[in-house]
Amino acid sequence: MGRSPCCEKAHTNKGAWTKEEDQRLVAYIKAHGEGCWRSLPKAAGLLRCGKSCRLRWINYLRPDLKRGNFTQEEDELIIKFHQILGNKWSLIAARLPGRTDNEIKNYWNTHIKRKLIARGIDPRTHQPASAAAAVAPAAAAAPSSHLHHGDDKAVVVRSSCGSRDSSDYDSTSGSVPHQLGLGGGIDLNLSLSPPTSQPLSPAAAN
DNA sequence: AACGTTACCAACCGCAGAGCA
DNA sequence: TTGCTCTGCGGTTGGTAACGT
Repeated sequence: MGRSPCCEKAHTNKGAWTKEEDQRLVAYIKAHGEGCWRSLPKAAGLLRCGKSCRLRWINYLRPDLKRGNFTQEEDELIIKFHQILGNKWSLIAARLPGRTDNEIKNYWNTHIKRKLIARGIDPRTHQPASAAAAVAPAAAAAPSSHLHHGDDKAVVVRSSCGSRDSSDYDSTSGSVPHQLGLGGGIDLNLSLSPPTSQPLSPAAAN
């Protein structure tokens, strides 16, 4: 649509961040706080676009990040939240302190999906695979066209979320997927409240 | 030891929505 | 009200480490 690029690509670095860039970014944000990503790179003396800076900070440099293996409990929480929220990684991340949406998304795609499939559960619908196939034959029949080079080689499933619109799976129902017997004694507290609300006890998260 | 395959993570891209003039 | 800018989100890709043959 003729949208102008988010940054002057000719003058920005791409790819992996260097230590020095990290240091500059952290130092700048410590001094000035987050925000105004557009102008941050210039102000911080970075040859990066604002988006890249934001992503680096959020996914890697933020001091409150947990960084480490997901616990069994986190696993189960992610599954439950995904069951309710779908691919709303930011919402899921907001309920898992110290985890980022990107991290959760990656973890979902590389671990949890596989795990669910192994259990005979369709990771999109969270229904038993056979039932899911009946519910979404199109998705099931979709050619595994976009199998990514590494992930999910034999797993298919990438299909459904072609676009942003369809990513809220179950969009046909017009609402958040199912009432699931969530039980498990976990108060999911899924009302859309600011992420500052205590999602789960920190003790449990550790 | 060399090569091919798989798994994983970091980063990029494009779009949508919010905010503002 | 409209159009523009900026931010945030979700999907996708590239690079590489780990593993298997």
